[in-house]
Amino acid sequence: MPQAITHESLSQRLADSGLRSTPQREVVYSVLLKKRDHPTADEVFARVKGELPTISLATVYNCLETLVQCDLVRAVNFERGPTRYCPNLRPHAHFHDVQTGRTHDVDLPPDLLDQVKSVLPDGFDANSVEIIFRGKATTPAC
Amino acid sequence: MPQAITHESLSQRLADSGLRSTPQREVVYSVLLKKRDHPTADEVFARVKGELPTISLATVYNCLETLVQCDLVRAVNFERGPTRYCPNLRPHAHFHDVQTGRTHDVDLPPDLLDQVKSVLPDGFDANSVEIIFRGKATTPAC
DNA sequence: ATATCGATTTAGAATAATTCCAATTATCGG
DNA sequence: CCGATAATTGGAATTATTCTAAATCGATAT
Repeated sequence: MPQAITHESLSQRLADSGLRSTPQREVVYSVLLKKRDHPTADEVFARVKGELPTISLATVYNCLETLVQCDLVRAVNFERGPTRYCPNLRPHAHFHDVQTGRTHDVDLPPDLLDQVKSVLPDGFDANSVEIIFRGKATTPAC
Repeated sequence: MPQAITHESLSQRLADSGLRSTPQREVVYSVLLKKRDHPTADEVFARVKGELPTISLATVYNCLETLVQCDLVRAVNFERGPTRYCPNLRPHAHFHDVQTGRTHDVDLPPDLLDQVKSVLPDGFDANSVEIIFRGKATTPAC
């Protein structure tokens, strides 16, 4: 089973970046892994409080930012809504369901991002490509 | 010369949506057409003041929103930065230059968006696809 | 022309998400 | 176990945007 980065490796990743492992970081990350519904910082805050009742919202923001820095989590934005957080590390796009407000991951075929990058004219060197779909999901799936 | 929608057609578009043509809407739109550098609402405000010194920021927001509703302008967001406005109606992606903060339009081959849409699993019906590149533009072009 | 009525503009207050700050507390290496 | 440094905390500050209520405008019917 690839792609599942578990707790042991979190402290490793942190150490690699010269950062410390803390309970707050561990729990924030575990909460993201447990329910992958692209929660906002507020939602993460609420969930983490179950385990760490004294954690502050500022810390949740700090931890999320740290996880993003370590490339364990992606920050996702739709319009100017609150930032959402996604621990899916595979290449994927996001589908934003305008009816429900829910966000779904859409895995991408291995070559698609390169294919898309190939439309860039000379002189443009992209180190990331983001693809966002908007519409409605007819299947009430996951 | 296609794609250039001029003032006459603005009042038409507004009328089509049951909206009125006003000096504020005209000038906001003309400012977007004149300098296509993806300005923020504040920047539009500053530019419009040259012609309409008494316009308010709230009105600029209102006008921009109206133009977006009429499909004459696209609102563009990068992370949680201020919304930027783009009067380019051709299918295009955005390249966000992380060095300069500037945004460049990247026109897309006619079939690319459909091709990208084709990766959606059954049950997902997208009515828009947004593609954002991030990186640096080596050419100091436009 | 003029009164009317809804649409539009306006200034300023309010909101929402996030960041900043200064003080306290925790963690890791020696 | 101690000290240096990093992380956490609560609250204030910031930023972009939206809301609100009043004033003004514009098209239409008279």
